[in-house]
Parts: sequence; C-alpha cells; structure tokens
Amino acid sequence: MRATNKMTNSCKEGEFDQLKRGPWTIEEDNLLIRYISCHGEGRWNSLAKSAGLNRTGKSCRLRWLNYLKPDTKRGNLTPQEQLLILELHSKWGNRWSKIAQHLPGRTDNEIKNYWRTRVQKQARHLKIDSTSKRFVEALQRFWMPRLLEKVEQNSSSTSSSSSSSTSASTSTIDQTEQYKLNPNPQLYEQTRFATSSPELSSSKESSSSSICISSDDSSDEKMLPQQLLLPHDDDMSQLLYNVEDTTAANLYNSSSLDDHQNMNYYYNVDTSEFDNMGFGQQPDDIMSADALNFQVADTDWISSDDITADTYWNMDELWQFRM
DNA sequence: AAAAGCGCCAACCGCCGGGCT
DNA sequence: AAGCCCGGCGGTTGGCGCTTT
Repeated sequence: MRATNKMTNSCKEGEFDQLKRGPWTIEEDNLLIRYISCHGEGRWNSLAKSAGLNRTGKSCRLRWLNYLKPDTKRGNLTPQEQLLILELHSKWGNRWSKIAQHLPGRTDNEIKNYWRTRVQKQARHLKIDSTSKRFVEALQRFWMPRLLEKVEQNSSSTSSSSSSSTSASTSTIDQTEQYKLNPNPQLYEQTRFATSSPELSSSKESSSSSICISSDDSSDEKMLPQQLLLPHDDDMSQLLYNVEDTTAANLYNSSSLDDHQNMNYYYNVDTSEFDNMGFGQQPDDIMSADALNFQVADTDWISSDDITADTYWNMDELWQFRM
C-alpha cells in the first residue's frame, strides 16, 4: 500500500520525467494564483493538471500554502512570535503545524526552519541536546525572558501605531499591551487566562484577537498562573518550582531575599547543572558577576537583525531576568 | 579578488491517516 | 474488508547568497 501510495502521491509511472521540480517560476506562480482565485484550492492533483502546471499536486499545495497564499506573512519573526514558538514548542514539541495555527500568517515550514536554524543552532553551541530538559531549561531561563523584555521594549515603541496593524500583528500587540499594563509576570499570566476563552482564539475567529494559550486538547494540562512561559511540563515545573507553594511572583517580588538567594531559590542552581549545560561555571562563581562575564552564546541567540544587536549576555543581565 | 565555509529557507520526500469506492 | 486516492505532517536536502579567510 505504501509503495502504491508513493507512486500515486507523486506521479503515475511514465509521467515522472515530465513533471517539473525545483524552484517555481513567476509564470507558474501566476498560473497557480489565477487558477485558485477562480476555482479555489483543494483537489491538488487535479488542480495541478487543470491549471496547466506540470507539477505534482503536493508541490502545488506546498507552494500555495507556504508562499503564495495572500495572508502569508513574510520576513523575520517578531519577538512575540518567537516567544510564542518557544512557549508552544515546550508544550507540544515538534508539532509544527499545530504551533503554526497559533501564529497567523506563519507556516509550519517557517516555524520549523526557525527552530532548526536558530534554536537548534544554539543547542549545538551549548553542546546540549535540543530535546533535553537542560536545553529547555536554558531557553526558559535565559532566552524567553530576554524575548519578553524585547516584547516590552517593542510595545513601548510601536504602541502608537497599533491602530493600523493587521490582524496578525494586532495579536502580538494585544499581548504586549497586556504585558505593559501588567508587567508582573504572574498578574500578566492571570490576566491572560482571565480574559481568554477556553479555546485558543486567533485572528481567524476573533476580530480583536489576542494570543492566548488554553488547555484545549489535553485535559491533563492545567495551566497554572505562576507558570509563566512554562506550560504543562512537569519536569520543568520541578526544576523551576521545586519549593512547594512558591510562585514566580512571590520570588519576583521578594524583597526579603538577596539576589543570590533569590536565584538559587527560584532556579535551583547547582554545580552540575551549569557545568553540564556547557556554561562551565561553579556556584560560587555565580556570586561574582564580575568574575563570570557569563556568555550564553556568541551569535544568533536571538536573531540579531530582528531583535537585538546584543551578542553576549553577562551575569548582570541575567540577574534582572530572575522572575 | 577569489575561494571556501556557512546559514537560511524553499522545496522535496516518505510516512500516515481518513475518506471513498 | 481491502485497495485506492488524497491531504497533511515532520524530517531532510540542495541551492543561493552572504561572510570569512
């Protein structure tokens, strides 16, 4: 059956040599656009023939969905989108299409490429398996707070122009506006859930769309308010919330603990964690920001062209991200 | 200036599941 | 029930362009 499918999915015997592959030409794009605008999409194999395209149905479908479809967004992912990808990936793993559903205008291919070229590159740099808990932890400790900061910065600079935004960008602006109004992580998260419908709403369904996460498809996934950016991962919860009844907000707002206490308390820092993460620092070193000059990565930890020109993080920066 | 190396991304591939006959 | 067809998904690859040497 699989062998049969393989043949029928691509082409019939004898047609193989004639079918075009590789990059699409402008003429082919125009043919596809014109045909779909008249007849709609679907039935891709027959569509390809009817449109006069010497391509497989699959190829036509992919070209349309990933490139030609009118609402497809081009260009760099925004910090909000990157943050959402990290957040959703920690929840669902490599379910690219599912993740893409929550980023209007972005395709699964684009998100997959982002993950592979940016995120996994960072894992390689840190010499950590990108699927390991340790790497997820690194993302959540360092990258996501960084993105959140960028979201905040961007929202400050772009909020005045939000009225002319597309639905997709409105989503992210809504999100950042929420954060601006409520910079306390816990309260921000509570606001998100308090104002969210049970199902995730996207711009497709909602005119004033907000990006919001729900426990839509898994009953065992209970989103706790304190789990800022750490949805539903028991292991990660243990890592970050190993002290019972401790909330991110409590720690974030704690004035009774000094910085070091806070960090150890919240992040459960121990020697092996940092060593194994490739950071090569001892706990005592963590006390001394000067001694550290803590380097998370050299390049592209966050895409430099769309977010930040920063290439190095030092320990001073990390302190301010303890939540 | 040229060659080599590298990163990004569009496109392809194989597999799978659902619907139809 | 079995086979066929199709669409969708995640993994992989090849080529282009940029950067580095």
